[in-house]
Amino acid sequence: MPTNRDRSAAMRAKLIDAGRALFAEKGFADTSTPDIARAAGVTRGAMYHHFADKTDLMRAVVEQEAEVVARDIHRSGQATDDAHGALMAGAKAYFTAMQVPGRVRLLLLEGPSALGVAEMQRIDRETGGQTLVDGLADAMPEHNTTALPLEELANVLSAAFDRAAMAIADGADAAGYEDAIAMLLSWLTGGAPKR
Amino acid sequence: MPTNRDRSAAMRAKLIDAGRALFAEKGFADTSTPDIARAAGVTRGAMYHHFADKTDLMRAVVEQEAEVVARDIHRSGQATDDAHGALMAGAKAYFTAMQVPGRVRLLLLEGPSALGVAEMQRIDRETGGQTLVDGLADAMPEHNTTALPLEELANVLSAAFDRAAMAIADGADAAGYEDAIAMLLSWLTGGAPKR
DNA sequence: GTAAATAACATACAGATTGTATGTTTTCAA
DNA sequence: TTGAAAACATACAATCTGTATGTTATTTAC
Repeated sequence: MPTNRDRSAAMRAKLIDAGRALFAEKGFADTSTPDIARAAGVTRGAMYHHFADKTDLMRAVVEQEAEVVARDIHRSGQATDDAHGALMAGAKAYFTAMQVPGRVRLLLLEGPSALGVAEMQRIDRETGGQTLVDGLADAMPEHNTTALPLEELANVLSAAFDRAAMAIADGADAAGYEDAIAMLLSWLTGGAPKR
Repeated sequence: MPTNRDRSAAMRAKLIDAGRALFAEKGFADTSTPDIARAAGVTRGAMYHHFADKTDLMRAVVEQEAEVVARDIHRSGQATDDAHGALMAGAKAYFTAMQVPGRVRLLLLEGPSALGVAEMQRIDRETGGQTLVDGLADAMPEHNTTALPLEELANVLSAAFDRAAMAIADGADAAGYEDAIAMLLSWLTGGAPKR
């Protein structure tokens, strides 16, 4: 006989999986809770027992996706030890992770709209959020880490990453975008002007 | 007695204004059509006569916002005649335009989610879409306009603009972000490596 | 080991929303 | 001026969401 813990975990997993699939395919707004329950093979009651509402399930889905991406990026940095290489490896890992079908939509479109940007920032902060700023700081000449607006550059740069991932997911040429990003990174870590 | 054209125009304007205010304040999903009709001082019937559905009204709102932003940017370039100056002026104009309350939310959050990215790209293309690529190309050393992945850089850069506008709208220090963007632009137009 | 308590899940319901179908009134066109 | 068409209003059917209330399974206390 399964323990309560097991039952809960299995049920949550089924619901999160079904939610992930539907939210990714049809979007958050166009997915109904009956849809989700049906896809998960359970009743709506079960869903509302484990999640406060549809948005709460969406949060669980997005958190799971964000965690996977963060883990992949983190792992990519383990092998490399020079800072610039780690940064480039992280970039590549990000693009690879974001190619998983539906992930761009979930993390970059539906997530911000359904959960709000503040919540997305919280999730980002609690998963891989600081990775890019840190990587950037590590890979930069000493004098620039204080002279440049690091925080702002990292934020703006992460938007560039996201847009590149979106374009690639939309069928754009991946190499062109990876080039563009690599150029930005190279400039920031090497060619950026002293100030 | 008002002509039919006038009646329609006035009604559409009232509905678009009411929609703009509510979508900006509460978001697309949390705004109901009774809300909109009430705010506009008309009935839902009037709204459904002029717009196919709630999304169609949203499209009208977003198009209006996009047109105003594009117009402001276009105007900013008129005074300046050197390419780099025009690019910088355009950047400044974009940030100024995006400070209008609710505009960031409408154009960068609710729009993409409610209308889809494809539709947003269409709107962008039909308003100011090409401005940044053109400005970039004009302000660049000849040899780079062919050697660099211009299209990709412009797209990724426009994402950086958007993120900066979001951060500023969220209360972040505007100067820091404008600096960061200016640095990216300067590098692209001047310091970018030959290839 | 059993009974009370609690967690897991199912069913039933109330309120609200969306888009449409069907009226009514005002302008337009012949 | 009268029929047609556009502008607007009202009424309706089909969801959908969240909650309240049941029922069944598992813990916990004794």
